Amino acid sequence: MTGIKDVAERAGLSVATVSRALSGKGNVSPTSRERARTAAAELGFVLSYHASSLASGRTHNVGLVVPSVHRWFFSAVIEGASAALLEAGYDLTLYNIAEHPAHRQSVFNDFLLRKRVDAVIAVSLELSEDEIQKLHAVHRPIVGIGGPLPGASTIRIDDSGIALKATNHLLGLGHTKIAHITGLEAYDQDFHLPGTRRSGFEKAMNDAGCPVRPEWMVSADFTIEGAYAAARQLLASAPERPTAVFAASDEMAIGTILAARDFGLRIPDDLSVMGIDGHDLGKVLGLTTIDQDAKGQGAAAVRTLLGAINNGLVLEPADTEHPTKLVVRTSTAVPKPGTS
Amino acid sequence: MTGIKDVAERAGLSVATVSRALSGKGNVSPTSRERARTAAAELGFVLSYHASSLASGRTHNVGLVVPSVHRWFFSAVIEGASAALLEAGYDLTLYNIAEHPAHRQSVFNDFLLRKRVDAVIAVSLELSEDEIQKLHAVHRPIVGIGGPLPGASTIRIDDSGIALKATNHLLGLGHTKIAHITGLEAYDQDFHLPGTRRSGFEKAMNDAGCPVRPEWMVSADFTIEGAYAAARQLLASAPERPTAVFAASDEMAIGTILAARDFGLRIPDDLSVMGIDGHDLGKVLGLTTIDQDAKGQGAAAVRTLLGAINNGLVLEPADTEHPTKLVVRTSTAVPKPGTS
DNA sequence: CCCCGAAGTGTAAACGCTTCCAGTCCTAAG
DNA sequence: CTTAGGACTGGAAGCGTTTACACTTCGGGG
Repeated sequence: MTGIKDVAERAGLSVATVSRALSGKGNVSPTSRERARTAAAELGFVLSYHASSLASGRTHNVGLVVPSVHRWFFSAVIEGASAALLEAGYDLTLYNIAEHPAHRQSVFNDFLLRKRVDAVIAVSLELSEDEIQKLHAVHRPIVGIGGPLPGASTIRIDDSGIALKATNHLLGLGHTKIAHITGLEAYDQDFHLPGTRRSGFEKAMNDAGCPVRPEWMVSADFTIEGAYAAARQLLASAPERPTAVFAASDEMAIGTILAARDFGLRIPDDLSVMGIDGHDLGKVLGLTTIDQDAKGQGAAAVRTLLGAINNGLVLEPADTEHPTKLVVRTSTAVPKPGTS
Repeated sequence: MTGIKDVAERAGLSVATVSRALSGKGNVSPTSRERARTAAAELGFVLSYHASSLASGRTHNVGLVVPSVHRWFFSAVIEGASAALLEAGYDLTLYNIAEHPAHRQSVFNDFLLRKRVDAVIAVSLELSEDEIQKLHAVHRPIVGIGGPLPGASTIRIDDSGIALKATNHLLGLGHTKIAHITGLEAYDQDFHLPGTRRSGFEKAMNDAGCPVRPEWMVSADFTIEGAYAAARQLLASAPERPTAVFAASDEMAIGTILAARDFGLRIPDDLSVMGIDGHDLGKVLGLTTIDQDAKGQGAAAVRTLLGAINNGLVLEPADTEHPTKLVVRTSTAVPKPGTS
């Protein structure tokens, strides 16, 4: 394998100068830089990142920990982060800890501690004291997406606020009988996002003087399938049917739409449905939603991290609120008079 | 940071012995092994993988290149591979080359050549001669999933065969007016899977003496959204409507179902629909499909690769056919008499 | 009782870079 | 005409492991 030595030889320079020329750090004359570059190109030389990392302490690699790769939000975050990292010449190491609790353990006990990553992005993960401690111990910047992460920086959306906004959208259309599909607390490793969104819903309802009926508050696991089942129950068993459903995620809203169709309910005539996310499928289904730009959140996390890396790996804990946008489509409308 | 030296000191052993003890290679007395282990544990010592990689040439890291993270098949492969790798103590570096052609370039020109990975999994990627050359040049085993990869091992399903099987399922129910939603050739980087499935469809139709009508052959980009649009066209514009649709993927079948509902078509009464994949959503929608166990394919690729890594990084090119299974649900049925 | 091989251990040389340090050259200020 | 200081360069010391090699010890066959 051709190493930096070969390049140096071919370029008639010292190894040190070639290293400086190629990395762009330090002073190198334009001539030398050019010579080093062409020599490297001619030899097809590519830096060995292990050697480089060992010597410099920088890995050019970021770890991304997600609870699942199937749910839309996580895919979108991965997509956004991946593109931003690629652009910056960084690798992305993916840790999907969905499968087994043991996987989560080994990720935090071994994988992340091996100094293979310069920084860590944790998505929708409620980390334990111990886990945070360990991450901080390796002295790597961490940013959390989608939830609080004590001692770390976070990119988040105003969960309570958008739930409020979403509910108000329905209330504003004239709905008063609104059901809410919330997430399962346990699903996301005790992550309390579902609760936050639910409280926004409740606040909006209370402010509007509308009762929150317990039988119209069901939970699902954030998937289409889960919400489909939950919505069927909701639509079938309630003595009275809501005129609108606000789901805590687009996927759950989609599940609701599918369930509604099973009951022969027309959307939005018989039932208004809205979600939160900005799921691609929303366009097709005409789903009213609050777009949270998940891809952008992934990219933002990367930017934050890269900044910290260039700043000596220190990252001031900060809370950044990512903008969201109400997207009104055809799944919500004024309730039809006479609808039970 | 505590290094192997500290462990050696604490255990009263030499660095070499500690290394051997911890890695499990070479002869170490049980006593020494135990002492090394406890010392390491007490110090919270974790190997520096960069140093380790540099010295040994093994990175304990596998690169996974995918054309997208959103489509179900890729997510599932990632999930399967990720779990298998985690289990084996390997990291997974994800390269999503969807965003931009330049990303693809840099992945193949830089990222994969930096000796950061022991092996590469390429999913549904038609690699160019040049790209394959480069990969082989770094002397890393490669396995392709979902398509041919000259000179590399592949895990694949019998695309033509399952398309045949799927079509025969519909024919067996009595359908003769069958439409096919195929993939766009260009979408998957010139990957010719769509064509293979289409030819299976055509063969089955021809064998059964049923005409393949060009107007009932539409293409989409393998997404729900894309197929939804395509299916709307298919169902709207045809002078005569097919009684069954065979989509080249579950996502496209789902798009078809959504479109059919827009037209007030009952499934399967007015239209039978089937796909290929084993998408999670299929259960909810009652979608008849051919399950191709994408997760299993990801895991199988990892097994193959790990075997090669332990075999001195040599991997005999081989073609492994992954088993598939016809799953009959409620989206396909005998055509109603009198259906146009 | 000797010799040989296997088992266990330590020393030290890589692995392929980065970067500190010291040195040379040149420019521009004093 | 000095000389301080900046620009540029090369030598060499790491970075934290693995592993080839050499060595000791020990048990058993001849």
